[in-house]
Amino acid sequence: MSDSASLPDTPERILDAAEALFAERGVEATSMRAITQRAGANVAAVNYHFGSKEGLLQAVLRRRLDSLNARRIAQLDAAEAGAGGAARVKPHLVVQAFFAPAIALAADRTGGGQAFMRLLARSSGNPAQFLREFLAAENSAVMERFSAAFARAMPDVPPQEVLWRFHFMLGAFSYAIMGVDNLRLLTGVDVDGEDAWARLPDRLMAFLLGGLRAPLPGLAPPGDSAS
Amino acid sequence: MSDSASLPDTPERILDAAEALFAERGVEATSMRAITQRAGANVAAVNYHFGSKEGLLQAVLRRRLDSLNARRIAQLDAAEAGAGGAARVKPHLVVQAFFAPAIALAADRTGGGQAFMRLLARSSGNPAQFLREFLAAENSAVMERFSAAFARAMPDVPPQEVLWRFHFMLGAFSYAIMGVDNLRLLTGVDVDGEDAWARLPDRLMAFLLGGLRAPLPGLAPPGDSAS
DNA sequence: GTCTATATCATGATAGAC
DNA sequence: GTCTATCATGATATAGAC
Repeated sequence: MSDSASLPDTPERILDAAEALFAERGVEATSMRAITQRAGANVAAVNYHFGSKEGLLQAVLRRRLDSLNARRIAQLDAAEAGAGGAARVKPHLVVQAFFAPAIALAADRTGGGQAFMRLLARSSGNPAQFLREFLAAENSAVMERFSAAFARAMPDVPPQEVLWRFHFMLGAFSYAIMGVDNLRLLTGVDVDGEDAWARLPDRLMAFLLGGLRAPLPGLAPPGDSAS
Repeated sequence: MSDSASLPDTPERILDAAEALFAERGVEATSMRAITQRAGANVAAVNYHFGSKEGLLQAVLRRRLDSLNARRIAQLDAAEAGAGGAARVKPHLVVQAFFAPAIALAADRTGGGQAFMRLLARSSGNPAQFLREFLAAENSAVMERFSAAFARAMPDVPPQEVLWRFHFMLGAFSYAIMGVDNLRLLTGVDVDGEDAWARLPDRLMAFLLGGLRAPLPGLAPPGDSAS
């Protein structure tokens, strides 16, 4: 829409810079000076456009989170339509609908998608109240929708158990995103190289499905009575 | 060892206060003034006993992490002795050796174990270099030992794959620890009540084992043909 | 909308008396 | 070892010129 240069306008440049720095150094360790300097803008611009640092963080998150969640819902819609009824969707497809769009976003190394997903993953553990409330509100629709979908897809597993496993899956996913660098540091071993991101989706999906469909605790190991 | 009162001495009181506040508010959001006030000590006491805020955080982590890791190693030793050779330990026991001591610590609501585990889980994602280096050094022995144990326990799965699954398990575990409050907030549903911590070990272990032993990606589901 | 300059405040750390 | 008082720094946020 701009007629002069190929540069994004100031608010967007600030969002890009903040996204990158928040992901790299953490929110609290990133000063507004560092953000505006990287964005080629002035310190006052943040407050003018976003009100405050908190407002900026919310804007950074909202920019991609809304469309991400929309993609998840759309994929779940498609799965339910294809299965002919919400009650007949296989667990595999529910997992896929929720995590595949996020993994795809995290695999985008150059466009900022990866930075965003790392920031989002870390933000989910951030104890700041305003962030917890923001994320809870932002995600409530998707969480309710998928909680119900998982429960329907696994009628033989108690709903509470399904909810917990959904939560465990979220944790494994978060670590996976931060993990490509992390894993080398933790174990000292260099796990794959450039291929890591290419192989991650299959690896992760296999793990998540294995955990989701594990035998219930306190039952005989390989009965598989829960279909 | 003290003859006067039943109160712990100043360094320990500071460690207790820092542990609780770091876990509750996050490290960056916790000021040394808040810590010393809660500990009933003076602001200068932190620098006197621990050198700096970074030094304090490391001391808080080290206080419990060393013994936790020692318990993990001891339990793995016992499992290998009981199985008659390191190569014959079942995956189930390796998972148990690593995670059971940590879950037990996290279930300790009153003694500070839970606060410590939450802090540790969040610290594993903290991008600060000094923290990453500290944790890498502190955990290197356990990580190498268990990485090898997992690889030996699952000879049919490529070692890299096992490492990734170990990493995924760490993620699920971390979320599980922060999760009892988190889950209610994310889903709006109140999942169990006081029983949550009592049921967590079985729930989590079932999930972890399911993920660890999931069929390899890109192969026929239950073939197990990979040697 | 964008900038310079500045206000206001909280932080981590230290000096030095006791 | 413990305290008071203070320093130097860096933070967010704003006022007001352009």
